[in-house]
Amino acid sequence: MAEKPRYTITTAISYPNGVPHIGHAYEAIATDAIARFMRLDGYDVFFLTGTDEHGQKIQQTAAREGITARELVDRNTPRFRAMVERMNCSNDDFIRTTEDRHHRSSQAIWERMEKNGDIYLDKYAGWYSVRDEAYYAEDETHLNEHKVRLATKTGTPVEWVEEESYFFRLSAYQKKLLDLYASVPDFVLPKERLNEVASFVNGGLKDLSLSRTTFDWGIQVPGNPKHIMYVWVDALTNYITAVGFPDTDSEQFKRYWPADLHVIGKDIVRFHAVYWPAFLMSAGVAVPRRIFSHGFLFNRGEKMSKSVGNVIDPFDLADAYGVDPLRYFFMREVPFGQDGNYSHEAIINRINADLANDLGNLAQRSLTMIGKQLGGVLPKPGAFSDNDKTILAAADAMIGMAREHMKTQQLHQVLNAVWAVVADANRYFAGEAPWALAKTDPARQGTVLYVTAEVIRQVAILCQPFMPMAAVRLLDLLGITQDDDRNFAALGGARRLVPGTTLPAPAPVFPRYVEPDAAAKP
RNA sequence: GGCGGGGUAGCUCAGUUGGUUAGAGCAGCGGAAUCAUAAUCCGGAGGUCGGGGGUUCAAAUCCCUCCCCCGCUACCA
Repeated sequence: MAEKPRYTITTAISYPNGVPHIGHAYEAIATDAIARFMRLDGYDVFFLTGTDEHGQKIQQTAAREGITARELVDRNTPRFRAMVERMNCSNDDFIRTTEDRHHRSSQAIWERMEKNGDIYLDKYAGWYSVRDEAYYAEDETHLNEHKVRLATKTGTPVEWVEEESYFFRLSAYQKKLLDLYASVPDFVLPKERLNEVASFVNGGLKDLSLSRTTFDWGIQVPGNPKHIMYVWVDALTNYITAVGFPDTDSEQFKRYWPADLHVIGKDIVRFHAVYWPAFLMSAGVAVPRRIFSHGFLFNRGEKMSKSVGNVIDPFDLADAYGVDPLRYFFMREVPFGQDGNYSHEAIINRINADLANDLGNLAQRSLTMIGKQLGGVLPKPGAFSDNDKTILAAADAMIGMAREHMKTQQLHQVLNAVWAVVADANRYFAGEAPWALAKTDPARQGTVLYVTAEVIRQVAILCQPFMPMAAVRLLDLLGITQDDDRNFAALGGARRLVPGTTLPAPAPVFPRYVEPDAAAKP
């Protein structure tokens, strides 16, 4: 048997100077759905997530709370880890940038870049915004009414900083980056994002300040411990740390690098699509194959913010709706790559319409009929009618469409394609009216029920990446219990339900959402 | 300011080599059915396709112009 192809996928690492919010959960869920999809489709997947624990903001937050930076991240990071688990993510590793392996790795990539002649020591003076982690030119700032100098673009306070700093020769990578974008047209998706990046690079690149001396919560520059690495060197390097860097000869590194996909938020595209490949090129390490930038989620059209008071805790959402329905909602409702909206109404609408009514009820009504009228034994179908063949063909075609959409991470389209078949199946079921056939043509009834169950089987298999728990329960109800029968190789008509199988007693898999009471709704 | 994307049914959106009565899902309305999680199925309804002008036998689709929203980016006093 040929070795499985590998697939390496990552989320951005979260900055744990606070608690996880819905955006973190969304990214983790989407990435997990892709990871699970690829696993089911026969790939050896390495799925990485984690936390980015260094930097001045962490240090300042800790100081404000009267604890050390170390204490702060040790307190907050477990919450992020728990969130990933609560969302039922199947990550293979959870990296923390404070780990020894990462310090070694970051220092190693630094040394490689330095060896390549891309790092030099110079002096930096300018207005620095801690919150933005960025320097601004004088004319990019202004004084507000309180005589406080702010960055004009972001409105964040800036301070005059004059320090010795290492610089990275980013300017030397303009052409190489443009060549990369030209030769790998899907390097950044959605496409618009790549265009933005390319136009930015096209406009010229300045060398990048790569170290700081004004605080110490970070990774020391090799040979000059006064300097702490620029947080983005540290943060981005996590992706290779986790696959064994700097041990580039290790089996793990050779197998899992370069990454196939970095899933990130649209706010950090530049770091991933410009700085990261430049660092890697400098260090002589292969660049990732794709960056996918997802959008932001808005609560009733409003950006989440503490002052508006609409910050949503992902744990609360999971408690309120269940993890699987929540995952389904975000993956189905929001075109992946675009911004999305969510609200209590929208969530229950999806849960009830798509899950409870369309799929759940179809499964329940057909399986109940098999249970009650056929003694729980999957019937042996007769010759297939044209209607049977049509719906089976639609079910068989799902995996092809799903793969096609997955090539560009169009997760919502995968679900769209599946639910189109669910709708077809409901029409089929109503049209064939097996409850009436019970009296007039039991053999034909058996065929209709068999066909329906077969369609549900394929739907359930394809639902696994999105709703791992519920999909498996549905497969259990269909007597599909072997892992081998649950992966995508069992789709497309390659395998069918085995007539004569005794099924367990059916039970609703997707309950209708009913309002508990007028209590606080997310 | 520049570049790019977008403004289509109550909501979310599809729809450009220009061509018969502009589509889908959800919501809403009417009907059917009663196997099922009061679920399902069928049907009507619902739109000046951002405004204006132009090209054309014919424009949501092409051109001009204006308005509004979003993203990236540059900059001025």
